[in-house]
Amino acid sequence: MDGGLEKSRRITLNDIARACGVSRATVSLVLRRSPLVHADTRRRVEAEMLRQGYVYNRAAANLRQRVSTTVALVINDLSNPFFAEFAAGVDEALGVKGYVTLLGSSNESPARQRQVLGSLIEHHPAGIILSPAENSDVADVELAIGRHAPLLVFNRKLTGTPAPGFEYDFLGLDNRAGARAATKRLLELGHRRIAFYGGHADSSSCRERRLGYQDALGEAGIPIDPRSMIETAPTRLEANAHADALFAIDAAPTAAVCYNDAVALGLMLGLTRLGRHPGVDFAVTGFDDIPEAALGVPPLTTLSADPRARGRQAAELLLQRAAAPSLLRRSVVVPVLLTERESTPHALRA
Amino acid sequence: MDGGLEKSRRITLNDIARACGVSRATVSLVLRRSPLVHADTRRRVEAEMLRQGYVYNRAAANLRQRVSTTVALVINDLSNPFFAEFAAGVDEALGVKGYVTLLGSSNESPARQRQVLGSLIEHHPAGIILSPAENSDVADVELAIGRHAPLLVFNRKLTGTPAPGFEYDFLGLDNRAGARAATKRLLELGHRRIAFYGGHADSSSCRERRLGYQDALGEAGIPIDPRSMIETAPTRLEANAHADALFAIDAAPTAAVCYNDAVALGLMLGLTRLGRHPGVDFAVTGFDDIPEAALGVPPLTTLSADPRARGRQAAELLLQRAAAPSLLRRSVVVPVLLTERESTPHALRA
DNA sequence: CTGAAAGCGCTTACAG
DNA sequence: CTGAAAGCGCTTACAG
Repeated sequence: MDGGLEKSRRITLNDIARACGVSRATVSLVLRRSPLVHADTRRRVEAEMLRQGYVYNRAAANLRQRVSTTVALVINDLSNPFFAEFAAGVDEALGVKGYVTLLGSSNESPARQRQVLGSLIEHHPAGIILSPAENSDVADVELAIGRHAPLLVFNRKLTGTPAPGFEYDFLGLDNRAGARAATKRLLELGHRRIAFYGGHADSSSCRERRLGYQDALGEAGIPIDPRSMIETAPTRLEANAHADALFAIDAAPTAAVCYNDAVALGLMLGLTRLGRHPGVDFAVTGFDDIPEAALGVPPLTTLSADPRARGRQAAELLLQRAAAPSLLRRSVVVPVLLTERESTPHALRA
Repeated sequence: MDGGLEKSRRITLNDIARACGVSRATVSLVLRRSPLVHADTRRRVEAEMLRQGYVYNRAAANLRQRVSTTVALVINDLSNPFFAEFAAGVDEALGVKGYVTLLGSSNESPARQRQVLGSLIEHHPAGIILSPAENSDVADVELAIGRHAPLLVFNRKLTGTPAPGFEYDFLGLDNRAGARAATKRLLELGHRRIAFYGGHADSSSCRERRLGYQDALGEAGIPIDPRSMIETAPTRLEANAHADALFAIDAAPTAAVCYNDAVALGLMLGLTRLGRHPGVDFAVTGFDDIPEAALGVPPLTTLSADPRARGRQAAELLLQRAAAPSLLRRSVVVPVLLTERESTPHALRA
């Protein structure tokens, strides 16, 4: 008794063909819904497949056809809801098109990312969607995946210069415009001392968001104090821990544009700990609009990127590329929308 | 110019063999690190593989060897951090053992789950890890996957009775003991009117948690008022919306054991909206210990299940099963730990 | 409308 | 230590 697992013998096309007294080719045609097969034969074959519990072996078919029905998806941080939603969107859109997602998670480690890519590429996916670990070098990625499958990079640029001929598509958020919009709104609300809080300054998204922040301040004629840009790891925990850095500045800020929602939520806790009242005497904005943003205390003003939709978009871009490898590579930058909630009060009289 | 994608011709073992003047078999032995191959030959072959950018085709190898190096992972709700962490843990442990994760997400839809399972099974995974959508029927699952791959079900039982011979392993949390521990603790803190809040009463995990809650009340000699068990969808939003149901009861409760953290966080918001102060004049407990639990306002007393560790555990259980299909099926129930935080104050004098 | 044969990229006995 | 041959489960011309 093997507990219901028929490890020993798998049912193949041959078994069905033999049982029906037809050739393998005929069974194959039935599977592929070819109109060439006589209706009676088709019915007999289909009944037999059901009876024997036949399961199509797509790997074998793909090998013969020299095609692939898988796409590799490598995610830097599944525990961040932004990326988890993105992954769900990718999987959803791929499923609709008959593709299966090969998942890999790098946990923000470039070494693990290399390893994961190397392992996934051996399954010869039709393409790769990579949400890169921080500081992923383009040469590293090329070494891991070669040039066999089209690559779509999400969210963060790869560092370094690609070797000639190594190309990839990019899907990202309009970080600069988003941060600029948030900062402008704070200015409209009367804030004049506004900090940029959190994120690693050397990550491409943080750099871009800082630029947007500076754009808005510049346009308002407010000089930029480099000390008002505070670096933290982009996590709730770190953002919480470093909140006091905001008040080490001579004239303390009344508002902070945060690198992302995780940082903003962490900062709000830190502010509360320090006796401040975010949403009352201090304004905070985030980035991403993760589900918790709307439900925080106070609800967080943030920039919506709809990660699930971005996932679907990434899947579609990649499949388009796989179908037309010679077309020019694209860099798609998605606008983000300012969603105002209670975390951004008017500036108070000092 | 094809943009660096060599869609046309893939490098195979044959190309390497020809270039080195050896047979395919020899190259294959080099790949598999056989000591039979002369060191010089090995070096020549390895150099040639690097030069031509050879990528091993694991699907072809698996086909020939009649083995599988993939595992299917089907998740009901990736946007819930509990399941996202679980998925990350599964992927991590599988990666270590050289397996690749085939991802599928059902978004809590049994229909989509059927479809996803049907598609994944065609890739002949070595096994399937299923975190089922609510109300997944065991017969449905069997229909989709047959009996070809071992199945590990996580977190929720399947509904219905399995057909004779259809068996699966189960990994779940000790829901009953967990809810009992939380309720007991509230009793120790002096609470006497305690509600059970949230969740769908017909889900196995909710049923079990309600039983644990009733166990504790029963042991304390407190009669159970069925109206003190309030049903909501297990989401933050719904939990928030129905908070007032707690105060429709004659003698309003001073504490609520919540179905899970999402519900508890939602309820705390709802309480605040109603002018209550969770953590001060009302006690709330959760279940899961998602990252937000510790960072909520107030931080949430909850039951820790360490979903990432559960993911690793699920992967290991499944691979054990795949190696020993005939062993008796197992049902592993993991204890959960009460983690006390500020959301559970002593009962106040009414 | 159906069948015999070749082949996808690999591995595995079996010779030598 | 290396090669020729067969075969994993499928599909695809090509006959008939």
